[in-house]
Amino acid sequence: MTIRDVAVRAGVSAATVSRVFSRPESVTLETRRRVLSAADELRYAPHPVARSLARGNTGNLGLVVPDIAVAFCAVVTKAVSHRARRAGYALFVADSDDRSAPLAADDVRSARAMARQVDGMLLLSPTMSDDDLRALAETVPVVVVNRALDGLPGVLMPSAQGAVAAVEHLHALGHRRLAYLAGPDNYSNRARQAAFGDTCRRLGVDGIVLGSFDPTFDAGVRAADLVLAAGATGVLAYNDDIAAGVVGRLADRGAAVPSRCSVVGFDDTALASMITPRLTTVRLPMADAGEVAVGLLLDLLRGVPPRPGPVELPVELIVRGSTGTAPEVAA
Amino acid sequence: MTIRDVAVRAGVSAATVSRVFSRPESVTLETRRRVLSAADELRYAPHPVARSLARGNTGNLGLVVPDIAVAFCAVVTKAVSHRARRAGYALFVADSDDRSAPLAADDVRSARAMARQVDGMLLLSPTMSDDDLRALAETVPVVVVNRALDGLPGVLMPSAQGAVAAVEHLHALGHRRLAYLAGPDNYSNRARQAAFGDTCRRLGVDGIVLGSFDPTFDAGVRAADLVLAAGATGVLAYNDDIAAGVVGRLADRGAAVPSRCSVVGFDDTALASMITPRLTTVRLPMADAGEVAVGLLLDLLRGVPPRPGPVELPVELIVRGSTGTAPEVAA
DNA sequence: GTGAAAGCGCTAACAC
DNA sequence: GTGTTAGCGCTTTCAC
Repeated sequence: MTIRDVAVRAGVSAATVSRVFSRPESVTLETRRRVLSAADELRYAPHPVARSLARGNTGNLGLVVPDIAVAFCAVVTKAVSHRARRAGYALFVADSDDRSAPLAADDVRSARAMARQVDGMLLLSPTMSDDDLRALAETVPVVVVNRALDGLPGVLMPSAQGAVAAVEHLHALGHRRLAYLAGPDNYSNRARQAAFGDTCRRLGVDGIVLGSFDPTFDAGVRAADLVLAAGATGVLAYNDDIAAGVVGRLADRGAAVPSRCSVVGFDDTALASMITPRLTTVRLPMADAGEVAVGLLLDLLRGVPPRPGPVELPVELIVRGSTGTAPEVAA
Repeated sequence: MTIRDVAVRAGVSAATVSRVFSRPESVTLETRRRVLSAADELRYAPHPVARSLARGNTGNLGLVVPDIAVAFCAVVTKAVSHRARRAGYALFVADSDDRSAPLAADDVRSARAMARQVDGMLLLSPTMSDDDLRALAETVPVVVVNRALDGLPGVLMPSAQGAVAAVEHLHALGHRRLAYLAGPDNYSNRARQAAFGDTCRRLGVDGIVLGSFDPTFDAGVRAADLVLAAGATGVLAYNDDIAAGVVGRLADRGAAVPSRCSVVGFDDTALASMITPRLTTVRLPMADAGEVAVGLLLDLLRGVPPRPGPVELPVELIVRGSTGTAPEVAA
């Protein structure tokens, strides 16, 4: 079924059929009806690929995430998907698969390939180098999430503030020896780790850094023993998965949380409310970030001048059962 | 940068450039070199959209999932994404968003729109009606996951077997009154619920059905109280999230798991190993399912005659700490 | 308001 | 092996 079939059946030209599907108001009601019913009988719908070629835009958005199976990414993806759809865009998703480092080059290539099939791209904290990223941005409108790269519009969830709040919280509970469990070496981890160190220094508490660890539960299990060995009574983990692993392992070793050791996570993924005790954690507005990022991208596509800096979304420390007064104080 | 720019720069025709990028071996090494270096200098790469239109295929695959933020879906998505990429395909993902039922029609439409931009589609247990699904399959090669629809190739993880194993397990532990916590009314839930009922009858144990519940932790929390009220000592939940909610709530109420009540989940998502006690659950080979489904789709695209029935992947009961002997027996 | 014609960038016969 | 030609299905000036 092509546009021409519909045209002959409706007794009009192909151009008119095209208009009916693009700018219906530019066609008489009468002919519009004829065309529409012809299209209906023929079960015709415009071919998006042909349309893309002729129009020079695709109606698609692209999203690159480090690991779609990680809750954080999945939540952002969902939000992006919905916002995109509401705006009439379909979504390409590429899982860049952080872990298999050798594929990084492959990654850049696949991003580039995607670039030509979409009107704009969203990059979630990619492993890609700054230069590759900039090169990509020359090709196609780009918005970055969770990464600061000046010149590029982006949305940031200022982890540093969250880390500060977490350390202050633990300090207020009387903890004097804290451990930060570092995650993968990316933008977010650097921000969190730096803020952790600074705040410990400012408050005059011991702040040690352990890791880095994979951002997984199992890594947290391993980390727990190091925490105990290091004599820390308060822990800030790179993310909720690690924190949950710590909590689980401490419970297994009979080191009760929070009476013996307090644990704070990062992200506030669903997991944080699913374990016992429920996890005190820094809530990152992941869904908002996804939505806002799409909004920025849409603006970009509409030619709205991009705002100078990145959009910062507020983070918030959510206090739950995994943190309590330090053992020395309690005793 | 179009193919023509490269052609003039390399001093050849557009067709030759095209060949260099499509079937390089059909071009002299010498001209190939010239073309390639011209392309390089011009930073040319074939435009995928134009290529799609001319070739009649897109190099893209499409995936529709009910909720990408659900661990089960995310794992399948990841596997699909990787397998597709290895085969040189990019991936469209649509989150059909089960929960907002009013969007179902919208859903069909978006699936149809996607259909024309991909060479084939993977449908993960969609809410779509059988008829809509068949209509879609007329348009584009389709493989279904977790849904039996004869005529359509698909991959199934026979939940029923898992439910049988779970009930037998609980029965062997001495439980005589079991509850099944029903999930959303879909193919998987029907299979599990039916097998639960049948097996209870066969073994002569009481089998009651509670629900249906949303497939979430919070729903499980609510379900726990109903379980206790119903006097069941063994629970089989529609999925791990519900099961985890039950475990959490029972712990809060002082009804220890498994000494007071045993709980079995479904899926073996990461969560199952993250809670205390770790969850006995029916492992579904989600990643395999994704890979196999893509394999089937690729076969379909290559014209390999589809096998008659769906591919069945083995499920397995994983026994962990959340199940133990029934209280009556223990006492 | 509608049609004719040119073209989006590439591929695929078919000649040479 | 390479060039010529004719599209893929749609949009979009430009006339009328």
